[in-house]
Amino acid sequence: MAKKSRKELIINEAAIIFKQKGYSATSMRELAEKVGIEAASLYNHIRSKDEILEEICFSVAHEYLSFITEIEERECSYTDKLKGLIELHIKLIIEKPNEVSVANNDWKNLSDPKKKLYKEVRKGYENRIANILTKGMQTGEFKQLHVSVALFTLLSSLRWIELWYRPGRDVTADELKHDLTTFLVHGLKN
Amino acid sequence: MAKKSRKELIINEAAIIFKQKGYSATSMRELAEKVGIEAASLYNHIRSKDEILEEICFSVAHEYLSFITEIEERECSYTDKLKGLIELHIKLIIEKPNEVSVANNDWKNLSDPKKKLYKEVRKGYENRIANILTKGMQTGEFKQLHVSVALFTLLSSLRWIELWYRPGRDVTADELKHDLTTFLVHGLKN
DNA sequence: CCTACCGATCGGTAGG
DNA sequence: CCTACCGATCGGTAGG
Repeated sequence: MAKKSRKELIINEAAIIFKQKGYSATSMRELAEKVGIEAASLYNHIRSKDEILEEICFSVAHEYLSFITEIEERECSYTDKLKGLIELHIKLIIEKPNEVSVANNDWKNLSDPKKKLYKEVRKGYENRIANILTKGMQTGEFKQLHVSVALFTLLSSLRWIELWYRPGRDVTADELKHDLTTFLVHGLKN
Repeated sequence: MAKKSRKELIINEAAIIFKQKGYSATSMRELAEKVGIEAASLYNHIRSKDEILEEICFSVAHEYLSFITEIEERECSYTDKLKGLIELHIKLIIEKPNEVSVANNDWKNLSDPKKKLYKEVRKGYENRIANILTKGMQTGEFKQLHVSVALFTLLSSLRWIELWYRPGRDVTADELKHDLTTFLVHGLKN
């Protein structure tokens, strides 16, 4: 966390406001005020409002992608891959709650070459998890369910942790991981 | 479905666009165009853009509330109440996919007396489900988990069906209900 | 339901 | 990084 460029500071601050009120409802003037400069001055560090959203969405996407690669490469049961996936999602939500939230909720506001790309990246991520679930069903580790139902139920549970979970309020991160794993693994396991 | 007032037509159309691009990113001119009139003419039927969002959010909220009351009154196991809840959420998402989506994603854009009220109503709904889960844990029907983890994992799975499920594409409503029930009930049951 | 139009605010630029 | 400002668009109103 040594030095943070002005641009990074702007993006961090933007993620906080975008999470609270959404990308479209946030004005550059409001963002500038939070950063402590005039709106016009923001443009010395970023090219456009769009660019901020892009940086947030794709940096989150890349974090998820690099972790899923690591999970795929592990030599372990599909159940253990599932556990790793749960752990990964909790970790990222705790590390970057604002960015994850914005990527989940506001990617629709990306403009079009980037939006199309984002959807492809996201779809790719989903396919790789679907693959883990399918194989786990084939080996008999998991119940025979429609893959899309298993996939999106799992992903909904994981993606929307950020909407309700606040670390340490009455559930610690470890307790969250434990209970969520119990719930989801027992739901999927044969 | 006999006669639909002009106002209802406007609200239905709004729900479709709000779902696609979000409340803030949708202009009254765009809505007017879809309805087939001039933007100014919308105001003969609705008071403000705000009002449209309010009607959508609270009509959805009231549907959920009336169903949860019915479930509470059933004389059955907590497991069966849980199954009823899953069925209810699927039913509402299939009946009113756009409205449910807008209520889930855009309630943050309500302005403030109404936003506060919405949060209370929503919290009340969550508490009543938490109550079912807590009692089911006490009787030993359900696993001992932190109630908030069980509650929000369940609700995330149910609320965000609308993001991915399209009836009949490759999973029928009955298959969805069956697989989702299997997943969630096995996850929670002792 | 439309024409005409309002003040406010938006994202962003020029020039220093 | 600021002052000054742009054209575009916003939600909404007046008056018919």
